[in-house]
Amino acid sequence: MARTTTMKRIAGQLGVSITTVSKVLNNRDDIGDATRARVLAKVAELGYQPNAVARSLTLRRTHTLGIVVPDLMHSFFVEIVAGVEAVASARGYGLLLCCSNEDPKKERADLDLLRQRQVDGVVLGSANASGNTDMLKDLSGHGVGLVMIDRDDHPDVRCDRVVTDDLEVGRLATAHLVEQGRRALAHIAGPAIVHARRRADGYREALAAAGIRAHTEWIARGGFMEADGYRAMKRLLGVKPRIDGVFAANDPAAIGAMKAIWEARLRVPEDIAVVGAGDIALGDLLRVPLTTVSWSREEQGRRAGELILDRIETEGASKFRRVIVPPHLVARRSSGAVA
Amino acid sequence: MARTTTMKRIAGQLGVSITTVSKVLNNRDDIGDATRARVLAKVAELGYQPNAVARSLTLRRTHTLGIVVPDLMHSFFVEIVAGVEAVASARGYGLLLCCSNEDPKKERADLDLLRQRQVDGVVLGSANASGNTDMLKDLSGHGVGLVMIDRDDHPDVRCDRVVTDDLEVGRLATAHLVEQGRRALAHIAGPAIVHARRRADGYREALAAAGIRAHTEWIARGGFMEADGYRAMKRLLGVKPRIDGVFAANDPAAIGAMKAIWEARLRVPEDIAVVGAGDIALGDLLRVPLTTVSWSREEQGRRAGELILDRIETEGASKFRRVIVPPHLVARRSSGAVA
DNA sequence: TCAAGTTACTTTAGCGATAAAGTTTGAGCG
DNA sequence: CGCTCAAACTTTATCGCTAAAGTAACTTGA
Repeated sequence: MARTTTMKRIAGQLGVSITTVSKVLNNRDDIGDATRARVLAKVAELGYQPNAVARSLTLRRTHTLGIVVPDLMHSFFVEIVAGVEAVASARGYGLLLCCSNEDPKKERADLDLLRQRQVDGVVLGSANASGNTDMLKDLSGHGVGLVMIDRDDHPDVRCDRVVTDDLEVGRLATAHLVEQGRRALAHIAGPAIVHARRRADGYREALAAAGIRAHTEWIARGGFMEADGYRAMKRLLGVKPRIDGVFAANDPAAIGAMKAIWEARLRVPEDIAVVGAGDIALGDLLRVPLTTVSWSREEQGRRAGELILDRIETEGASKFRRVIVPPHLVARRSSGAVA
Repeated sequence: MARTTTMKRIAGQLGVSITTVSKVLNNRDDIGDATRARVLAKVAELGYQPNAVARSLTLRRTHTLGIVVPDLMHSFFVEIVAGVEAVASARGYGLLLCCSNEDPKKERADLDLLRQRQVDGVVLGSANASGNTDMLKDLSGHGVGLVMIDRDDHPDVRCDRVVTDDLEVGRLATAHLVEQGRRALAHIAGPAIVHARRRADGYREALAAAGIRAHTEWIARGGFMEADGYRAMKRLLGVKPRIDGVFAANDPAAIGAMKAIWEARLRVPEDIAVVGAGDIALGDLLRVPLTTVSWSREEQGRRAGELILDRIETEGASKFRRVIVPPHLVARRSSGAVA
C-alpha cells in the first residue's frame, strides 16, 4: 500500500512549514507568490488529496449528511434519498444512508451511528412514530441540523419539516371521483397516523363540498398494505346501494382493492372507479393503470436537503421552517378519466 | 448548543487520565475494577458517545463503506444498495451513498469524495465503462477495499467482483421459449457491453443446443431502454416467417417490445412470447406479467458487502475473489408458461 | 532482604489538519 | 539611524482519541 500524501510530506519536500501548505490550500493571502506556486506544483506532482477526517476533526464539520429511511424497497423513499443525494453532492456533502427497516430499535442504532460520525445534518424519512424523541432532541440540541419528511410526530422536536398536504390529497382524489359522476364514494382508510387521518378528512370535506351525504359505512378501516385494501374492499362490496367509487389511502391499498373488485367479477372503472395516493413507480403499467394523487418525492428530498444545508451553512439559528409540497392528480384509467 | 461529552470531560470529573477512560472503553485489562466501575458510571451519567471522527483519525479506519451506483430510479441498483447497507450496518459500518447519474465525471467526483473521506471500502455498482481506471487503481493501491458489481471493465484493476452469469441468463431465457414450443426465436440485443454480448451468446448456445438454426435477421440491435426494445421489435415484426418468441436483453426493452407487438394488433404470448431479463420491480403487475430471467440484486449487494468487509477486517491480503450469482427463470404470462 | 515482577495507572507522542500567536526581514519614514 | 510596520513565514496549541513507553506502589521468591 503506497504512502499517502499529506501536507507534512509536501512541506517536508519543500522545506516549508505545514502551516504554509495549509495556507496555500486555503487561499490565505499571507503567502508569497513564489512559495504559493512551489506548493501548488508539489501538490499537483504528488496528487495530494486532503484528508477529510482530519479536516473534520479540527473544523468540527464533517460535510456529511445522514438520512434514515424505513425501507428501500419502496420507491417512495428511494426518490427522497435521490433528491437529498442530488443537493448534498452538488454542494460537496457526502450522504450516509441508513435503512431502519421500520424498526424503532434499528432507527435508534442508525441515529446513534450518525451522531457518532458527527454528521452535520440528518434527514429523517417518514416512518411510524417511534420512541426516539430523546435522540432527536439530543441531536438537534448538539447543533446537528434535522429535517423530518412527512412526519408530524415528535411535535416537541424543534426542526425543519417537509410535508405533503394530506388534506389536499384526500380532497383532490375525492373531487376527481365526483367529477367522474360517481356519487357512492367509499374510502379505504389508512392506519391510525396523521397522514391517513388527514386524507380521510379531505375525503369528507370534498364530499361535503359536493353536497353528498357521507354514509358511515362508506369508510372502511384499512391500512397501507395491499392486503389491507383487499380486505377492506371485500367488506365495502357488501354495502347497499353499491359503491361506485373508492379512494384508497395509498396505492398498495388501491391495488388490493382492485383485486377484490375483480374477484367479485366487477370491472374497474366501469362498475367501480378507484383512486389511490402516492403514485408508486410503474403504477401506470398495471393491468388497469391506477389514477392516483401524487407529489414529487424527489422534490421533497431536494427541499429537505436545501433546508438542512442552508441551516448548516448560515450562522445564526433561524426560525424552523415547514415546507409544504403540493400534491396533484395523476389521472389514469382506474378512475374512468382516461380511455 | 450543549457541550459535547468527551473523554477529557469524563477524565476531568473523575480525576483520572484520559488514557484510563480510553482503556476502560476499549476493555483493556490493566484497569482496576473500582476505577472501571467509576468510569462506566460517569459514561452512563453523561451519556458519553465516542467521536468516530477522532477515532478514525488515530485508527486510520473510518468504519465506513462507500457505494457508487449510476442511477437510483432503477430498482436494480437500489436493491444492491439495500443489500450492502444491510451487511454494513449489521457489522457496525456506515454507508456513504453516491449516485453518478451515469456520468463518468460525476463518478470521478464521487470516487474523489469517498477517497477524501477515507472510506475503508468502495462498492462500485454497474455502469458503462468509464475512464476512471486510474482512480480505482489509486484507491485499491491505498489499501481501500474495492468490489465491482456486474462490471467486467477495468480488467487490470485488482479487486473482488460480484457478477451475474450472463451466459446462463441468455440460455435460460431462450431454452424456456424453446420449451414453450416456440421455434422462430428472435433476440433484441442490448448495447455493446459484455453483459449484453454474453446474453446474446447464451441465446445462440441455447438455440444450437435445441438444434435450431439461428437466422441472422433474428438478432436485432437494440439497447437497454424501453424505446430501444420498441424500435427493435418494430423491425423484427417484418421478418418472415413470423417470429413467435423474443428474448429481450433486459426488462425495459422487453416492455418496449410488448408495446410494439400490441400496436401491430398481435397478442402476447399467443402470437409472440416475450422473455426479458433482470426482473424489474412490479414486473408482475404489468398488463401481461413479464416472464424474465432474474437473480437477486440484494444478494449481489450482500455478497459485495461481505467480500469487502472480510477483506478489510482480515489482515494479510488474500486473493481477489470473483463471486458468481446464479440467475433463475421467473415464469409469468408473457411467455405462455402461466395462465 | 532486595532484585525482579506485577498491577494500575500516567505521560508522551502522534493521527492530519487549522488557527492564533509569534518571529524574521526589509522597507519606509522622520 | 533607529523605529515602526507590513509581508511572509514559523511555532505552538488544539480537535478527540489511541498506542507505546514510562512510573510508582506492591508482591513475590530465593
